[in-house]
Amino acid sequence: MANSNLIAELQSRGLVAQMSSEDELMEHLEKGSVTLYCGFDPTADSLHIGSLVPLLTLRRFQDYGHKPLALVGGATGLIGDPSFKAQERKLNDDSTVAGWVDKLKAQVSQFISFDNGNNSAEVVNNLDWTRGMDVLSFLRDVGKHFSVNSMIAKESVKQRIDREGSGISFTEFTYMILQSFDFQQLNKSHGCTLQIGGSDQWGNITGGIELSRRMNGNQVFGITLPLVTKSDGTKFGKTESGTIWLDATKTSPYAFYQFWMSTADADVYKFLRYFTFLDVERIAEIEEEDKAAVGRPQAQGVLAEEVTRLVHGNDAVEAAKRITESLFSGDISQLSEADFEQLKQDGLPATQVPGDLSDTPLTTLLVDAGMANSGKQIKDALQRDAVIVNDRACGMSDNMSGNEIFSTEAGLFGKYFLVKLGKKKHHLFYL
RNA sequence: GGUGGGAUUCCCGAGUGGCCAAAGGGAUCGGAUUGUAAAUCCGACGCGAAAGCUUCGAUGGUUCGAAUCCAUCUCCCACCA
Repeated sequence: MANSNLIAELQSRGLVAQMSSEDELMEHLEKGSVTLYCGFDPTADSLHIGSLVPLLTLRRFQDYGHKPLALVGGATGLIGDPSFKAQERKLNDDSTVAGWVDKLKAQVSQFISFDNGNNSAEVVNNLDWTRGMDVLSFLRDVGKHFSVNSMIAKESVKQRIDREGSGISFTEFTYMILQSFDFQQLNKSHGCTLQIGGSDQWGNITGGIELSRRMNGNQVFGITLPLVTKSDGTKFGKTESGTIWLDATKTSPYAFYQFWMSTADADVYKFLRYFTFLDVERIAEIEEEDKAAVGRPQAQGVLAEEVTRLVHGNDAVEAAKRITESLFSGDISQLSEADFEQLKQDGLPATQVPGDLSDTPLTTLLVDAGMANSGKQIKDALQRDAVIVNDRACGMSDNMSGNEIFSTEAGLFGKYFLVKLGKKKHHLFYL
């Protein structure tokens, strides 16, 4: 069951950034099922793909027989983690955070199994053990174990302390103590001996290791996962249309699938190792095949399919693939009336054409539908023949002729208009 | 409590009376090239199809004219206590 191959596997996937007491940890993992935890703070009403790596790693541990605890930060979410953040964050009020906690619990639960014998997962909330604690006990029992000198020295808050024009409040500075306390508590109540987290969490994790040793007399461990970076240096997980969320109502499965489809070649094999459960050998094979082949690699398709399946399930993958195929195959005349209906169902963004367009320029219409942020962008596209309605390029001269373009006669099957803006943005209009 | 510094368009950051819708960089979007990739080049990037309209923490004021000067306020930061 439990064995050290897990660490070997994680390492071969590039998933280990740092480990505490490496040899002892290996030994510890070999002895049997270990209880480990990873925390997720409610900073929004959904997790985004940044949390995917730790989430999937919990699952990897569970697959090797260990028991994962997903900690939702009902308490820490009220404080805000300052680690490597350039600025103090504004506090969210507690009813908001409480609402987010519930959503995160549900999301987190998709990835780990709660019906797995004695290594079934559990979801815990750190508000449960911090809520009732009074200030004096906190300061005397917990705070006493922390040296401000060493806290200030942590890399994670360094820029906040050193950098001109920034600062850190006592509230955020205390975050480290709260998270350390979580680890110590879970060690005591659940026998939890390992914490995993992003590499930005190293300082907070080591704090917890210290505290568990001092308060519980137990040796516990930490592993951090690499920060996901892109080869071009831009931030992973964000596009102009915003963050890629795990919640299907915030980022549609189709958009989610597309996000992974446009992964750069330079990143895609790394991402396959991070974000999928495919064997490293299989991933290496894919890479070899792509290298040998001419043209577009298959890796992005595999990645998109695997990750979308993990997050949104099989049906969503099928739907996303259907849409992708019809839109990017280049031949929309192949689509049947039922296909259009299906596209709508599958989550291709769709808008009903308003009754009279004589006063509505295309710019306004497309901006209202959410295809661009301003009319200027549409104007730019129109001038470059980059707005395609049912395979017909529209120019600036068509701007005011919405009524003709979106007429019953012009529509496919009398009512559908597939509008393409640029190479990648598609939107379905219907009468 | 004291002293000093700051708040500029998505982000960073110039601008200290007219030439400012506001330099530069980043991000983003569109085009060419391509493979729904990267790199490169071109274009856009407050709102508006346009005429035009609205901005530089807030409110008032000085001025023919203010992001720039004055007053008050709000928030932030540093140092000292």
